[in-house]
Amino acid sequence: MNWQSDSNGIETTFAPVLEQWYELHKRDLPWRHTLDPYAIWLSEIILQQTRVAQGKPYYERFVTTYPTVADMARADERELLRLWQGLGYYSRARNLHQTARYVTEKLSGKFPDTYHELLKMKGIGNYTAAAIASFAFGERVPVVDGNVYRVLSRVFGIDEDITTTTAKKTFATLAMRLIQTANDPATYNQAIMEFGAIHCTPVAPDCLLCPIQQQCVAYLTGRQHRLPVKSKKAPVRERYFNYLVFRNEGRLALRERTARDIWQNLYDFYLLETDEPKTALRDIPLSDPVAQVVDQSVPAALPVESMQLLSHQRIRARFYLIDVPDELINSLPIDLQWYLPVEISNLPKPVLITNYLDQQFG
DNA sequence: AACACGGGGAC
DNA sequence: GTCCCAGTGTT
Repeated sequence: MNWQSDSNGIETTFAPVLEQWYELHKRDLPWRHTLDPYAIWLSEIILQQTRVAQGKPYYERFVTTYPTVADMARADERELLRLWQGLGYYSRARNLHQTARYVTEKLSGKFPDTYHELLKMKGIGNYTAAAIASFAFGERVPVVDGNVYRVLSRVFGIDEDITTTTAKKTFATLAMRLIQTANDPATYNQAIMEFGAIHCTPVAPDCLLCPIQQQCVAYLTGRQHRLPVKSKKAPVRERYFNYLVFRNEGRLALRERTARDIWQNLYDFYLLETDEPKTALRDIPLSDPVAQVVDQSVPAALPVESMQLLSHQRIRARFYLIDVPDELINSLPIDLQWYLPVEISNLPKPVLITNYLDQQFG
């Protein structure tokens, strides 16, 4: 079937029907009670690639801690990252801070109020610009997120691979046409995402109670479980992290991660990554300052093993707790610094590190 | 165009 | 185990 022909009239009824469905079924979420572009922006950044249930408590904490964009602009980046800890994709937090400062200092605290101006901000792409522009300012521009790909691919029977550029263009064009018939662009955008999130779900969509069942190409052809089409991702990379946890007088040596890698600007311990799993400290090749220190130090505990699963990596970590004699505490690599437990608790850390600290010392 | 970037929840 | 989430930035 060629969806462009609109042979069953769905193109003109789609938006109003979804808006009607939304008014009946929408969830009560905190960011739906505000028109403040700052709060809406904050919620949209948090919700990027993040489920509502996971993001909601973070949103509450952020709006409480930083009620205005000026409050966030004033914040220490480390404190902001600490609040973000556990949410993942930490570049979102760094971009959040950068944009808060830009809006406060260069735009006199006034958020950009059009799709095209919003798009210029760090961390705001097509989706988020459309979301803020429509929710806060009523601009008639369609959001296209994972929910929208799923709903549109099913209703209109589009089987293009949604990871390709041409497919993205197809969906964007269709979405732009559909929003023209909406009674209210903000309501419609909320509606199509909410519909995808709680009704037209990835597995087990509720087709039997669907308001557009008889207009849905996927349902009518039994293809709802095969749409959207999405080509497979690369297999997860296996990584082996050997952490040397240096301790002295109750303090631990940590360093900020600065490399172009995961967990940028978060803190962890001295790390030796190996291509294969190593089960003993003596099997790990150590370079000089550290090798000296390890030789003259005392293993303080059995190694702790831990695994962290990311979308794209599986990290198998071993932590070697090592007591360092006083005379060697200044011999360690310069990027390592000694922190008291109370200081460590205030540093932003990957979940892998937090879990280890709980296990070893908690 | 392809890839990197977290963590968790649902099945 | 698999999928994928109110995506964006870089190469």
